[in-house]
Amino acid sequence: MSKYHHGDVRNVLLREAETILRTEGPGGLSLRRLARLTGVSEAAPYRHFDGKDGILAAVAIAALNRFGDRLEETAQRNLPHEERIMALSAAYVEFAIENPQHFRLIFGRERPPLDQYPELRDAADAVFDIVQRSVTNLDQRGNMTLADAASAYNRALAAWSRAHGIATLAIDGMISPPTDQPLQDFVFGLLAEDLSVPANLTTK
Amino acid sequence: MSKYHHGDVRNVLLREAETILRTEGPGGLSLRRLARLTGVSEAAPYRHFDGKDGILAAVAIAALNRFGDRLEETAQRNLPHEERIMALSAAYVEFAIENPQHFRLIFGRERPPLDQYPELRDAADAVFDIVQRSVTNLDQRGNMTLADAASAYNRALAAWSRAHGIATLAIDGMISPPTDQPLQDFVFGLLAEDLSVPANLTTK
DNA sequence: TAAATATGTTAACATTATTAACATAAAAAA
DNA sequence: TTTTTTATGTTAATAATGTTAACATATTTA
Repeated sequence: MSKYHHGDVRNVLLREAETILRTEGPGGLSLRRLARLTGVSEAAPYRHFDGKDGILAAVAIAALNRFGDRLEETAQRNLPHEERIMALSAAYVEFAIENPQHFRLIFGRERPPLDQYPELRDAADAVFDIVQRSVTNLDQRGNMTLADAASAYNRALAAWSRAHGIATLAIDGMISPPTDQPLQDFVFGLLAEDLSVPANLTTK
Repeated sequence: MSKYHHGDVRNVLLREAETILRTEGPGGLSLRRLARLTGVSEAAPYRHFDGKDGILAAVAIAALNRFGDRLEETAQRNLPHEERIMALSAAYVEFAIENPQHFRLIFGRERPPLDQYPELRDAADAVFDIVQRSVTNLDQRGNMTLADAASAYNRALAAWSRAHGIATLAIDGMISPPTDQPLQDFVFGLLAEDLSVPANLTTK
């Protein structure tokens, strides 16, 4: 029985790449090792992917899709506007903590260049759209003034950056969410904190 | 004139490493290239640093010290408490945007393990202390109840994660601070945004 | 002055990404 | 069915990397 064309090399490579990424991060992901683990020659991956970046892009796309599904699911729950922001933020941080390496791959320096992988850009845009729409939509009542729209956009940016900050610090080991409390509560607590910005410092 | 012991190899290596890091990021920083640029043999760096991680650690320590100085300077300005938080946050984001590669080296996955480089851990602790102290200190009036202290700590975490989120998204190209307005104003605007957390969602 | 240490060097090893040259199975065209 | 093309394998080579060993010389210390 020859080993030619066993038909699933691409998927096996992807699965192995997933495993390595999850356990060791992108540093441990070498193409040759990947090929050996998959039981295939060292040059075989090049028949299925555009080199290392191609594999990373494929993994990143899959991760972005899962991330998007997770957020979308939360966004679809019919929650009042403020609660939806909170729930989305918690889901955002949860995904990051459960998939730190994927989260880093999505946002970090190792991510293949978006302009070389249109599907990657699309997947990224889709996720950011979910964040933006569901934070911006103000309960889907569609009649916003321009000022409303601008402020909604600012709300979206604010919510996003806050969730992202918590997520990033957490997966980089800079802050440790308490284990005796649901992660949601920790996130809510941080988001609820009022830093009392003096009015004269803002230009809104 | 022999080239032995010209006495400054360590510093020259560090300077070259700084340059490469700043322009190309840690990916472009190869030891052999560094040695060639410095005009020294390929094994010479090993006489001055503990391999690649050693050089990265040294660069990270220097960056952390600069970062700390910058924050400390801001913290020392005799500002009212709320304004101090704002100013610190802006300084935090500014440093990240002006030194994206260093910022990433400090916080990211490429940072050498803290437990292998005590000086690196010390430098990191020093910076985080500044953040924490100056956000926590409530105008240096020292008589806090336990509840005050806990809430002050939460404020510190909240402020830190918000600045960090803005910084991270900005250097990863996910958000683009407007160029027609001082960065400070952009940061203040995002921090001032009130996400209106429903009271029943927080456990404080 | 003699020994020890610090700081160089070259050469080698193992690993990596990538490509070229070649081989065969599967699919498409004749 | 036969032939051609394409997809998917392979091995071998190239160039780069981090790291270490073996060796050499300058500097410092005893």
